[in-house]
Amino acid sequence: MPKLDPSQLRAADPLQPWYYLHNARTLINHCYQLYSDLLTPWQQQWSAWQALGQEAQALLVRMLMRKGELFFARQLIYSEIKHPEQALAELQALDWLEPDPEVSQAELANCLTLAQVKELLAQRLGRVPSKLRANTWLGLLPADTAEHQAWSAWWPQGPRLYRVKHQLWWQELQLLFFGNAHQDMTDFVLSELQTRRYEPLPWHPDNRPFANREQLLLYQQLNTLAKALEAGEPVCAIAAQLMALPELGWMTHSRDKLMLRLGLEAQRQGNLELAEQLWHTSQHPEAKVRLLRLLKPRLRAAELVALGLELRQGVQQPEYWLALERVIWPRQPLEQRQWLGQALTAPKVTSLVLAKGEQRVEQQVLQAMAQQGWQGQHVENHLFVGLFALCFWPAIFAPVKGAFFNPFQDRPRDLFHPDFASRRQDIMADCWQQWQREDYRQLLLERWQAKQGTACSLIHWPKLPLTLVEQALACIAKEHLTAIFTRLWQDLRHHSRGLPDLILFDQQGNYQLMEVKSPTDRLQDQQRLWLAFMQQQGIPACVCQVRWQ
DNA sequence: ACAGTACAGTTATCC
DNA sequence: CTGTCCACAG
DNA sequence: GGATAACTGTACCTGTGGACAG
Ligand SMILES: [Mn+2]
Ligand SMILES: [Mn+2]
Repeated sequence: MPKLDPSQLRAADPLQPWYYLHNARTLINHCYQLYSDLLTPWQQQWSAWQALGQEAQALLVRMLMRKGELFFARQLIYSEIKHPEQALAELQALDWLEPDPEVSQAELANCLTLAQVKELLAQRLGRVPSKLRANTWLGLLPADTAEHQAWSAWWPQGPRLYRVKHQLWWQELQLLFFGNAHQDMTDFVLSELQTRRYEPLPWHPDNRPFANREQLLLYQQLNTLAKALEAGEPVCAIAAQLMALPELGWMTHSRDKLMLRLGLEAQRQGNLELAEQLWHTSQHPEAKVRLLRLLKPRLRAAELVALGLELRQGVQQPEYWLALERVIWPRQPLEQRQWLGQALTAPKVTSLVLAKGEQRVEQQVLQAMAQQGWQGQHVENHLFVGLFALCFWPAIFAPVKGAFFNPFQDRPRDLFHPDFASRRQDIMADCWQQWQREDYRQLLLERWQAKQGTACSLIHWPKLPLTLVEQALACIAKEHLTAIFTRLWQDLRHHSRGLPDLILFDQQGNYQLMEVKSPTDRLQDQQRLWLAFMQQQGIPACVCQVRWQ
């Protein structure tokens, strides 16, 4: 059985020699033992990997973890690998390494230093141009130069060059192990160095990120298309591929987000038709707002309202209702808008005149309030979302089936899913029950002590010092916190944004929240909604409108 | 519904 | 020569 | 002059050394 308990992966500081090899073995073994049904195209690689000696495995891992596929022999010297020549020969024999590979012009430009380019050009052209720039010297080659040539043909007397093979194998294993494309081997290292600590979780063989190979491939396709958009490839081509994807299951949201972004790019390029099509297909609420705005010039007032109402049906989040309303009735005060069911209470606003300084405006307001006897912190979302996470920690990290599949997760996969709480009813009930107890403050402080530093996506530990938690628990009424937690559970993704900038405490144990606005800044919708909610709940919150001078 | 996200600051444009 | 960037390392 | 949209910057481990541009 693979060992997935982070505490067992943790080593003394500094790292052991061969740490990267051990990490790679952990990853590879884990994948082949648990996901062998997803790795059918890569069966030979398993035995070819097993057949390698320690130094050859180590050298391979070193190469796979570096950027690109091409390496000069002199770049493959590592102190722990005593016999690099033997390792290279082994890798070559088992088809991990290609000596004297075919190299494209782009690859050539990438792997050579300018000093090497000088030598190469001297041989090929018989002269060395005086000015050599990294991104233009390829143009000095004769126009009929082949796009691809064997390395030895590019530079007959040049140093030895190798191409490492099966990079796709390695990328796929990493994707399988982590279950996402954003984590990599550095997570092992950071965990071992104790730069990060992860919640230890019992491991279960049913916890797999991908149910089958099709899902894995679809994930990769989505990723490729996202990168293509980033790289500025033609939007039409990307859109065509995106539209052609089959049912994506749990990845539908990623597709919708990508369609939204692609539509923005299409609009930027003037392709309004494509933008409309993408935003029509995407179920992302922001896409509906964009769609309405795009169509607005073509519609009469009544049609606009009708379309807005229609789009509103498919959008659950009030944040986006406000945005839809703004398209239809721009510059209308919130109280006059109609769809929210109840009018949005306008927030209390206080004014403050300050001399414009170097610091951020929030810091300046803090100082000004300190002179009026209010000590405080710039906390943004971190305080309330952090307290929330402490309170519901056992539910967040409950070992629900399918929620955790790698040892370096800072949240369960379904944290933002609407069904998150209902899948954890018992443990949620426990958390609420503990919260109702008289000694809830003590319990939360103990939780802070126990979990401090452990990675949790809802907590930024530097912004949640013990003193702040103590002060917050001492001064904020329990009903206020309960109300805030309840609203957070309604839509964790959207409601964990837009909480006020500052929390302030006075000598009598009162507190107040403050959203700071510089003259050029405006309230965002999420901030409006939180402020209105707090107003209703009797939570002391206001907007501090700063003026300069 | 699942790694891009959050917020402030700047500019341009509209009304 | 200097500062910036970025790949790499732990 | 306020509202609005669009875009940018910065943070998410830290340190080092080579390569490059000026
Ligand atoms: Mn803020
Ligand atoms: Mn603010």
